[in-house]
Amino acid sequence: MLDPKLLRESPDLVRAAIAKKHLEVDLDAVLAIDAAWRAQLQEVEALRAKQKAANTAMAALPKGSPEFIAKVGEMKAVSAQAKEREAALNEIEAKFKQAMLSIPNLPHASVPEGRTPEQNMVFSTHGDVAAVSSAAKPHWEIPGFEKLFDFGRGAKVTGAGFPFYVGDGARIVRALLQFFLDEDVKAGYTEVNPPIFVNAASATATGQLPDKEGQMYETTPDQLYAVPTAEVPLTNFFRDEILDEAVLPVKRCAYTPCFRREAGSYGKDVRGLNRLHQFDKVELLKWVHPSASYAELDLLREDAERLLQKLGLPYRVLLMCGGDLGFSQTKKYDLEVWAAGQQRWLEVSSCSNFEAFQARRAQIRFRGKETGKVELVHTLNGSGLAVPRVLAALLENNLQPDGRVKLPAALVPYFGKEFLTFA
RNA sequence: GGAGAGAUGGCUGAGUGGUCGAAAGCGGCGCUUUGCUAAAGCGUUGUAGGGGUUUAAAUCCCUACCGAGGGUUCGAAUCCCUCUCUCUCCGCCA
Repeated sequence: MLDPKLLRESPDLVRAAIAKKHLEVDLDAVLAIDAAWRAQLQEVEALRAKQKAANTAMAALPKGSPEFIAKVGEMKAVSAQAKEREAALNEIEAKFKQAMLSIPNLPHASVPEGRTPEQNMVFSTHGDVAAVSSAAKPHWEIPGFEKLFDFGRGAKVTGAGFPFYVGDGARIVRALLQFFLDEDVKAGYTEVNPPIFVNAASATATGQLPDKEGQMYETTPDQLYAVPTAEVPLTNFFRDEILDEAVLPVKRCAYTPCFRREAGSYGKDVRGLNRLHQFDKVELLKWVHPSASYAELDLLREDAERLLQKLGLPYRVLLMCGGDLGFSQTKKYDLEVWAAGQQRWLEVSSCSNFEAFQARRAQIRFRGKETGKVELVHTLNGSGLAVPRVLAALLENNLQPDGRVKLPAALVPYFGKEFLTFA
């Protein structure tokens, strides 16, 4: 959520930001609701002040005295009026809140202009795309693929997009996760193993609710949500808390399976490991001082990049343009790995700064050491990394003419052998 | 799953219908004393929203907040209802 004061005081700034994201929001309507809300609030508060004053006066009067009884009669009317006004206030307040939630976060000045994904800026490219393309084919066409990644039985047991990982398939997933977590811990992130179901309050704080509930799996009797990413439980860890400035930045990483309904997906995007309803991911999260959040974003991106470098996978970094930024992000880098068999880039990490947008909604604050004042933290997150697409690239890029997959040296200690085989 | 007890500020804990945003203690912060530390004394001490004032900070006024939401009442931390969570005992279980 945006700071209502910012909207009130600099509506043109907000207007320009919305234009940069190529979104449509009726700001004038929001401002009108805000003005009406404040007027109503003042009326209600005046009535309450009257009630309080009367209450103090009545406490000094003898209970049954004529003055007391007269006062009760008088205040009965005030009470009724206050109740009526409060109901009106609540109604307009709900409207205001909803209107505020419809306003996106403001893109950072360094975010390029643009409307479509094609207009994202290629920030950097690493590794040789041509060098890995020798025996490549889409990973789902590799002979024996179904033995290790059993989509058919997954579909029988659960549904499409829920594969079984078998033998070397299971082993490579475990190796990647362990590798990612170890590297992230080395980079200073504290490892966390969070709950993989969250309640509605948590899903609301990170913005999955109210409008993205269609993306989450929901449990029926208990109304819990299967996490779409570890970002949700991790961000909510400090919900409604005031941190000590000295602990910032807080850096944490967590592995969870991620559950996404992905309604409406189709075609080559969903072939093989490209898009699943359940997949494994390590998420990186930072809570930082507002003055440091952009420097921290670059460090976060570098932490994610290092993983791809150590795996020897060619990748590029995109700096997302205004139109391709998410609703709540101010700046975002996507890491895309080259999948030689499919001849396409696959997104494996998305590193974003949310500034205070999530923190305001989740009420995550810190007390300044010097000032003693309470301020909202800035939150950042990014994948470090998502397993299936990294795996897809690994299978396609490193496939040998003999049908085995040669693993990068960094992974060998985790996997226990040099080659993955489909036999 | 069954039975009982409870939830109050950074923490402990008092408060069972009115001047209570809330005693007291601890902690924190400031000052004084002291060679430093410690100790003692005095003072201070939450969050949010709105408004006035100000270039701004400071400050002032009002309102809300005693687990959450509803209700009763002129008036609720206090009474009633619903929910959530915690603790104790029993049962079950990896």
